[in-house]
Amino acid sequence: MRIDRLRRGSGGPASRQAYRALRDAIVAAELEPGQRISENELAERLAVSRTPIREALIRLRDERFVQIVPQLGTFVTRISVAAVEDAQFIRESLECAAVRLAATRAQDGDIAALAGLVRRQAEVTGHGDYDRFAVLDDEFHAALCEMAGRPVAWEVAQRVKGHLNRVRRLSLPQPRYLDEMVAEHRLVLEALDQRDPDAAEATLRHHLRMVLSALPAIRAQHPDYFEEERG
Amino acid sequence: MRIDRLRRGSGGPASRQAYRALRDAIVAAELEPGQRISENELAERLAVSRTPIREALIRLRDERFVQIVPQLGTFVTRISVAAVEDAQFIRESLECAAVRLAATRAQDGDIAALAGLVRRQAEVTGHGDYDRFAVLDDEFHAALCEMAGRPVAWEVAQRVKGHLNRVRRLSLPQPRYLDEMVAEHRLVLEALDQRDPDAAEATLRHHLRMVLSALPAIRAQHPDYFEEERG
DNA sequence: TTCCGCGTACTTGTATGTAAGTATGCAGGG
DNA sequence: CCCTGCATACTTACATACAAGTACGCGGAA
Repeated sequence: MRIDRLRRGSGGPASRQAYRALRDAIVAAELEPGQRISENELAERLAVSRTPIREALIRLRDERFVQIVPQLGTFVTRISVAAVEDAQFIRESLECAAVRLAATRAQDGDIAALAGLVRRQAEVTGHGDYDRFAVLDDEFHAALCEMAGRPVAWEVAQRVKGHLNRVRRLSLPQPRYLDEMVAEHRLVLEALDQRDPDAAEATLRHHLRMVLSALPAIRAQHPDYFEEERG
Repeated sequence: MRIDRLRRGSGGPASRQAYRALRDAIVAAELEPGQRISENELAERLAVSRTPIREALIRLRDERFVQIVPQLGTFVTRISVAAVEDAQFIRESLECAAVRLAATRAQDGDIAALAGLVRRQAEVTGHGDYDRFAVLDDEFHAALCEMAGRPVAWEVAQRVKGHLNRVRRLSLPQPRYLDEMVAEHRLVLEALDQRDPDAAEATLRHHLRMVLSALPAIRAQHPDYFEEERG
């Protein structure tokens, strides 16, 4: 496990730092699905007491990244196909609603800024820089919600997106993957530029559903990371 | 304040009970917007230690019902028009997306169950039993999401609905209000019965927006409960 | 060999103590 | 009268100690 001691005094309260560290570790699958994690061990590793660890775990439980069983233990939740689809539904509903608004409210400056983002995405694509692309991708979707006047849509989407990222991290990045993403961003941008809500929603919805396409393959590859679904 | 001592051992861990008690008190405006609340005082009142109180306050902070300022105090957030509109946006986006699914997946049994709910709503309307109606109203919306196969939509909607309820509690119930609600539920039901996603979405969206109509009047009536919005 | 029972070592939940920082009120000087 | 500075009482953030309950392994009996 690559959880390391926190550098106190740098990034806010210890509980917040612990939350981020744990969330990142879970999404990156450094803490494996199903693994039992101990408050005491985490406290020791991060060089803080159990209190901020507990506060972090409470938030992670509310987001369904861990499951806390009293007097027994805390576990990293296994990936649930239902939970991933739930996350997808929430993100899709919110972002699609936002992009409709964005299409009606877009200013020319907004469109230009968005176009700039897509250009930079195309650049890093050439270098195969996945991490850098992920940042620009987030900025793109955040900008959409900002244009709609509903930044909260991105806040919520980002929260549930952890469950989608957890899947994406397990899938080996395909060479053409980033190019496809950029191309789809361009389609969304084009629809916005034409102030066409229906087209914007349709293209964005198609774009968002790309992520899920790898789900069955990943489940076949890492069956132990997945919850056994009923039915 | 009507916060009372918890009955331990009945409804799960103390932190959960404290969370519910505080959330209910805030939504019911028994804890007034802007009021400072003390961990020590709450701990004393609920007859538990500060630890479960803190855990409850953390959850409430994540839901924007309280604001915690280190070394200064914890405050009940004032009602923010922006926050209410955000909550409305989230609820509307999720439930409208769900009802579209429900319209395509509805079984005859689902429709019948929903019709039964609306009938019971019409009954309690006659007695002016607002609390009982609220329960049936929640059941109606929960059933919609259940039919859509997306119960998570209702879970999230219910979370943010607290911000809407906080407004609704301040508005004196209009005599005709409940009747209108039932009538709109009937329209949604009718659209579902005809398996018409567009009509279902449109009627539900109109229905959900009813709540917000009272917002300006309430703000004029209780200006001190509201955040001063920029702009 | 197999099964039962108990003790130990762990877990989370809760209580309490310590540290650090902010607002407030009062005293004293201008 | 007004302003400044400090002591005090409060707050949250964090650390630590205690309580209650579960899993598991070991020892003994059938």
